[in-house]
Amino acid sequence: MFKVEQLHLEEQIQNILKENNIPIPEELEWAPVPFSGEWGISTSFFKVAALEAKSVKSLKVPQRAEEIALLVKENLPPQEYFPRVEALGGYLNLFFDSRLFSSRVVNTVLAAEHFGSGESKGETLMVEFSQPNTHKAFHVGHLRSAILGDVVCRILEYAGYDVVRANYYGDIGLHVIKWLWNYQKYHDGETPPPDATRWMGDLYAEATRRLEENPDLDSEIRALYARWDQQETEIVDLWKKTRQWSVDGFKDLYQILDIYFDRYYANSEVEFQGKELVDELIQKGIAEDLRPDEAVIVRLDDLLGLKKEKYRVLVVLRSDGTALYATEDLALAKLKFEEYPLDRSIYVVDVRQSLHFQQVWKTLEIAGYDWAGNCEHLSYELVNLPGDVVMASREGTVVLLEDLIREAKTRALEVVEEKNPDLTQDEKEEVARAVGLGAIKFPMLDRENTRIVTFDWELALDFNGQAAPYIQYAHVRANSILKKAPGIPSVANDPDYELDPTEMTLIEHLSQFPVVIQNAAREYKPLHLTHALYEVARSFNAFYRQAPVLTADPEVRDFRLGLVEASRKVLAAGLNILGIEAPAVM
RNA sequence: GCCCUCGUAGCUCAACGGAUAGAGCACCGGACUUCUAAUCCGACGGUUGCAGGUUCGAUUCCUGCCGAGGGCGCCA
Repeated sequence: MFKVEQLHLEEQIQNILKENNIPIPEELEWAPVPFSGEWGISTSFFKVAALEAKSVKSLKVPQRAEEIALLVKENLPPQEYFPRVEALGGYLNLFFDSRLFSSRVVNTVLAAEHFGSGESKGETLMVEFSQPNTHKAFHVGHLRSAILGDVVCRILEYAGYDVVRANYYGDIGLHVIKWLWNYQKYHDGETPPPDATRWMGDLYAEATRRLEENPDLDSEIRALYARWDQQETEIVDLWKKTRQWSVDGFKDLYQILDIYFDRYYANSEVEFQGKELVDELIQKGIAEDLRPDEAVIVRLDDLLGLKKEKYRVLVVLRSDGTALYATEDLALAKLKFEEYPLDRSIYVVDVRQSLHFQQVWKTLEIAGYDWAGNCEHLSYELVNLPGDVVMASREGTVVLLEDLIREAKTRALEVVEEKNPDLTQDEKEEVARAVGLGAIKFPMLDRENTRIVTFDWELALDFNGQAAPYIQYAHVRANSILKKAPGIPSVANDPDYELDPTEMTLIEHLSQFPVVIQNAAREYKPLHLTHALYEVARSFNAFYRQAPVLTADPEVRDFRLGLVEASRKVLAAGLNILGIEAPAVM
């Protein structure tokens, strides 16, 4: 926002350094001055002093940095945007003219259609996220990939990338055959109720239980798998029909969560291509075919001539010739680059599969597929239950997504009834939905990707403090002021009064929004955005308490109305990027 | 045995190698006749697991140790 002024400054500073025979750094690094009632930007001269100290041994770096800062300050011509310049402890601090800075920030936000969005980068990124298994339940443990992936997509799009959203669902495997077996034998002809995904999950649990109680039935499962493998019409038709029930159920859930995909890949879809690719690897001498006694393997460390084990051995095909996950992943990676002109292919998959992906991509790289180097694993940790209990359908230790959503809405509705009884029933329901979903999503985003989320009902549904409802509430308050205002300004004049500290803090946080977006996009970390947005909401709430808007003098009121509208826009935009709705009332 | 994460306030978590390590929760004390109190203000709370190293400067980078979790040839 102040790039021009900053560049101009750098030039002037470098000239001063040159005139005094002080080494010039390649570039000056700028950071905001730690806020203490006044904002500004700052740079330091420790690196320059350290450079000098290389030739002059007796030099004390901190002291010399302080001298240089002072020297630069003395020689710097007066600055329009920085009326106060300070040299302190090796830092050069330039403080903004509060009025010019604040009106610049507010006007930039007001004028922008999408404040903080980046210029088009001209790069296409595919993000694969949410890999649910058909014929199984969709529980809270599956939620993290879905929500994290969705929001990373939103951040990347806002930051200026073209994004292709890919879903990869597991539609074949032992679990599916078990389900089909149970269905044929005990539920033939039944169709799913409205809550299809839960029903699919229940039938799967039932199948597992029956097989555990009577292990002799395993032979029936193997026989059924063989019939599927032979592509027997009856089985394939049943498989396709029932698979669709799951896929439709997933789509309903995605819709509730406001998550969409551009491309759905099924692992059965790439099975055949995977086997072809394995043949190719065998012919190229990359894979060793040890069938029928052993599997088809790729000795990665040997191929790379590594002494220490790193990539180890990847099994790419079972000894009986059936496909593994790796078989399919090899083909899928390739298919993605064939279908889209990708600059990067990002996989949002839990951290346990880290080695697996390194192996798959390294294998493809050895096979001569250069794009394999553009595959990235965005790993995340699991969602556990309190007491480090892993969520697993098999163990019955799960919280179903449907249950969580219903509970969240119910609790949110209770709060709405209490806080805002005058709303119509429809409005209350609508608010409860937005708040409930936000409360579910936020904890998945407000955390380092590589850290375990412990799912706790109380914490998940605590609507106070550092959580989505807090940010939504700030948006509601802004909206509420604007509704009562005589009009919403589209331009803010320089404020002709002394700004309240809370206004300044708020403006500071608004101004950082564009930088935050780029940081979050670069590191694939929604965490940066949740934190920054929380700070915007927090400073807005403080401002709201401290500085009256509607009852203020007209000049004060007009500027503050602009600030309120700017805040509302940033809060709404930020929430939208987080996939969280911003209700007008709550 | 090898590899990957992680270790920060009582709890849950932050902090581009920078200035006095910050929030929320919990606890304690204040603030609704005032734009919605799902809010705000204040107090309390720290040897950043331990020991070295690099650096003008380390929670951050490197090495070792301790502790937690995870991954390592036919599961996904």
